[in-house]
Amino acid sequence: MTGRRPTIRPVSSVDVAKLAGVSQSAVSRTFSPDGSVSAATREKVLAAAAALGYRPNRIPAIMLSGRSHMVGVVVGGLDNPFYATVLDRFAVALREIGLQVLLVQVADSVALDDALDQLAGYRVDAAVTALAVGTQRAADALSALRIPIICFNSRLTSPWISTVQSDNRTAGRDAADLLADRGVRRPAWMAGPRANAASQERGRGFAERLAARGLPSPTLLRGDDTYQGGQDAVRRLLSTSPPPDGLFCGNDLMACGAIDALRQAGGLSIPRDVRVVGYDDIPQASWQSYDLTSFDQQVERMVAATLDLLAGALAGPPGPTGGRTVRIPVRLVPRGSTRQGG
Amino acid sequence: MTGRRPTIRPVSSVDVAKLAGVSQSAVSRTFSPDGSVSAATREKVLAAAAALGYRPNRIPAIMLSGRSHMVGVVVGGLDNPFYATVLDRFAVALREIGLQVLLVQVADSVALDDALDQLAGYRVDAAVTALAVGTQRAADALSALRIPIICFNSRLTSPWISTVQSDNRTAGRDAADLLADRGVRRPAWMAGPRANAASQERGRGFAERLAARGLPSPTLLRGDDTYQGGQDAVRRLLSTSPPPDGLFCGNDLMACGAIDALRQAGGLSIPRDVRVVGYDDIPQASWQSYDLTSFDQQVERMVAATLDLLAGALAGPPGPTGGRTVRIPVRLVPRGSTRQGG
DNA sequence: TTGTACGCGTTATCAT
DNA sequence: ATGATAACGCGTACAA
Repeated sequence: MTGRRPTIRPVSSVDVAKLAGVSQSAVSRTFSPDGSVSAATREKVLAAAAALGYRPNRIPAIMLSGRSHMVGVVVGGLDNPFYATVLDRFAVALREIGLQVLLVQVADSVALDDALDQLAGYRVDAAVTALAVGTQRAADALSALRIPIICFNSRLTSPWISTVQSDNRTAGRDAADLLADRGVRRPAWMAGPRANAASQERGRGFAERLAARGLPSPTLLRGDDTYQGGQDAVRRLLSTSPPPDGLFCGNDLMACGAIDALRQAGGLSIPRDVRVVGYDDIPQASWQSYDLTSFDQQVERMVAATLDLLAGALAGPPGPTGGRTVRIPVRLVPRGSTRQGG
Repeated sequence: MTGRRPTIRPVSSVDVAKLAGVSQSAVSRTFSPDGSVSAATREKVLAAAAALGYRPNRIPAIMLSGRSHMVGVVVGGLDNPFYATVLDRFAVALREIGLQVLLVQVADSVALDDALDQLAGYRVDAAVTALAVGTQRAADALSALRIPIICFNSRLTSPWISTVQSDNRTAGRDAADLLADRGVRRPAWMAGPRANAASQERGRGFAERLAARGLPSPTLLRGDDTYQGGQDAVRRLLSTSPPPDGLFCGNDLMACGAIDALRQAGGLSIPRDVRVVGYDDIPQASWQSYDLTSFDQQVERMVAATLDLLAGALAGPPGPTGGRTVRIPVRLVPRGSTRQGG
């Protein structure tokens, strides 16, 4: 015999069949969307199932169909409210189309391989990643799963990987225009980590539009996408240089840290002395103490686009269907931190 | 024949065995932690597996062992950074002990039943819930899964449910002591939704200690656990009554909203005019604009306790092992919002 | 409409 | 140490 627990066993369709006096197939058909059973049989089966507390087991169906209806969702750093929101929306949207979320939190890239092995073992049909940091190594590891991968705001590429991203470059340009319109003369740019491709694009769009407007290249502040990093970067800058009069930050967390440091360490007023623009439009951006102008990435639309790609990849036969990129426009959300004549 | 995809098929152990010229059992043993194979055989198997890109499939093992090594994690509202952090820690901790996270986001209680049916179908070994709101209905639905459930900071009970919670009542008392020590005369309490049992406990502890210290009953403000709710509640209060000089909030989100409203709508200063205490110690509590005194629930310890309960329940034979409650002490984190002589 | 039989990919047992 | 085999619970083709 196999070494299974001889004690209790979950109720199976065989048990129900026995009690209902029908075949196991009849039970299966009763619980299948398009199974044809007579009303009488269905009645008996449902009664027996209820009596035993039977719950259809979806595991065997995975073996038969080769589809688990599970999607691996790989996240890193839910400390950022933006990613928490993204995960929230994904969980809802995926379940609505009958897909389960197998969550993988990846702190460091060492953990990634392990985590992906486990995903592979559970035969997830596809994977979605919202990794803030996208290295080639991560792309390779993900592609090795040989399942469709959708990257969220991260520029990994491979035949298996498609990408959905906000229009980072255009947003950077819009930020430059906004600050220029407000009369900014000494712009600064607070970048995220070098590996954050989205952040890089934002900075590039910002710099090129500033140049087009005849403004100097922005002072570079290096942050790490966290509140503390934003604060530290500003303090470092203030200790050696005069403050900028306009600051674009790679994300809202850093922007909030920057604002607090500008006020406290620099004794500066927002927006009178410094105009600040962030990115992500996290809930805290609208909190009155920050009242931060930001870019809404329109998560709902990004999630919808991701599901489209996912559905497309899962509809056809297995095989690499990646390489596509969908770019979603961002929406500028003007607030007090760039108010005219503050 | 069964109606499976006749096109491509994931590589199975049989394929590897064929290529390696060994039996399928040898392949299985090679990939099993305690399978005994000769070095020569292992070599051949690993080579063949690498050549074919074989990944062991864990699905059949679920059928044989009756254990999926998946845990359903039920969350509601990742908008609250506290719950985002909790989920983050769970994902890491569960994977460390070899358990997968099947994530279920439950917005309304209608969705709960559907979601739980799906969890049941995937035969999760156990479930963890961090539902902010715990109704008897939710408890019943969860218990119907007939698997061990651990409730996080929510007072659901049943033979299948055990609970891990922070010491809400004591924290409420400590908040009262702190405010009393600061000379507060007109205390107020901002509660969460009525269904939030944890919040109720905090308020009860607060009120009873205030009474013991000879202070009046706190003015009740009704919030909804969100920033906006906190703000609205304060605005409503200020429009009809003089402001309190000490405010304890059911969570930090409401406290941040309250602080902004006190400052902006009331023109009040924190802590000079009003001392404020929150709960959860979310990252935003330490942001300089709020500098909010709060209670750290020690998530790491709560998660550890949850995993202990989980491991205990999964170690023995299946059966109801619930009914236990673990209470974790909280840690007061004093900050500027209750500073002496602000 | 209903029942029988088979197979999904793996692990555990048994015999070699 | 290794190979053959049964079994897990379900969906489906086929026969009735």
